[in-house]
Amino acid sequence: MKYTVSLKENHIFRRLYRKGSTVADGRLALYVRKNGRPTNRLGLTVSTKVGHAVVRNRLRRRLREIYRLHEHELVRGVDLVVVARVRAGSSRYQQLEESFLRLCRKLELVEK
RNA sequence: CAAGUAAGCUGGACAGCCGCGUGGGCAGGUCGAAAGGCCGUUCAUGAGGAAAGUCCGGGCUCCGUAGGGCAAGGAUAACGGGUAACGCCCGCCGAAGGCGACUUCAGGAAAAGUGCAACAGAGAUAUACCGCCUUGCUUUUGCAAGGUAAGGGUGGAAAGGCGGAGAUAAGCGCCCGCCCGAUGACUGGGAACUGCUCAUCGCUGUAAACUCUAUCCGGAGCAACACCGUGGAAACGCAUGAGAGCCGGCCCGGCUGCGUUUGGGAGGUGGCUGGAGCGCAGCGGCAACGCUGCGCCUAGAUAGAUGGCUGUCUUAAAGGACAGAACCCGGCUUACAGGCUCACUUGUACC
RNA sequence: CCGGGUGUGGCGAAGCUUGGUAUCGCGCUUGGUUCGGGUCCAAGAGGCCGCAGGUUCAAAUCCUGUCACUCGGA
Repeated sequence: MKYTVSLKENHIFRRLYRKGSTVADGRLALYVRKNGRPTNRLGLTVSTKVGHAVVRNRLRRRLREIYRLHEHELVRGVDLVVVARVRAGSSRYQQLEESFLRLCRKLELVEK
């Protein structure tokens, strides 16, 4: 992921939940805010409610892969947090990809 | 062939493209005074049988402690062995279950003491309600005193059980035969224990109630612990418009009181994986396991690396059951689609 | 990683220490009171005490395992 670093600090997550713009469907929720940097910052949230460790790890990897494959289509200079909901744990890869892209278009994150 | 019992193994394989963690190499690029960092490229390697629950036992680290003992609190509980150790494992004994292979068992002490046993029942660890018998009074009837545990009824449990004779006022292991149980002696066994033996005795249950006996245990945990450590804080020293530090090639200019020590929030580095390790062979042992020889090195992350797409094969099914290392080992418990191997038991048929 | 607590009718709680009969409040049903409703009065239904084993004559209670929820500390 060339233009992206991962988002780790908890206070940035909390700032995003409070001030960022939100869009969601049954599987995922996205929080976005401009960060004034040349690169993006990506945070993933998968809570224990979604499933066991195996389920959560697989979901995190899939979300990271979806972001990696579509990174070049997205705008730069934003903080982006993807929250997985309970139904995402039993969803297939293609369903997750479809949800992610639809939510990104709603937030006008897709450049081309 | 059918039904079953027990032990063990396995938990998809191969290939291509894109991508990730760790370690190594590189005549490469970039930053830097250097050490080195970052990028690139290439090679190797990269989750489990339970990694899970965190129920036991150890290593390791710190705290406490002269060494040790006692008390409190907790754990375990037939016997012998294995092990670094264990509450684990193996063997064996006993009890319960099963036609059997086999399975299950917190399986010490109730004759050291205390407690509890609802309801029912006369009576719950001692007792006389009905009944039986004797004596006295009264003389259709019955009343009082005493003896009796054979019969009745209650209960989970009622003073060993069944049968019999004598004896007795009526009765009773009071006596006899058989059986059951406890203790001691003897036999066999290394021991728990055992029995065609002998003697004595006949004792409710509960210790997953208190308790007693024997053995074991100091406490906390890798977010342990060690090191580096900006800001802020404290102490000491220096300085008070001169000097010092930072930005800058230098002047001008701008900013800041400065240095040392203590302390250890955020962050970083170590701890961090070669170990009671794995495989094969031989020997000892019924076994758990041990000894010897040879060979091998096999994750080490820190918001946490294994994912996406495609093809082929095995298959009933591979878009898969349960499930993700987090300091490391030995066990236990719990979850689990299926597949395979070996041994044994019972039944049926045939030779 | 370490250590606690809770689970009982539809809801909220007691009972567990010291084993034997599961109780209380709200709610629900029926009847009465009222012109009708509420209030009030009377009667009633509804529980394998989270699950599975064990100890015991007998378990919500004691013991073991397990599941879910929840709290605290480093």
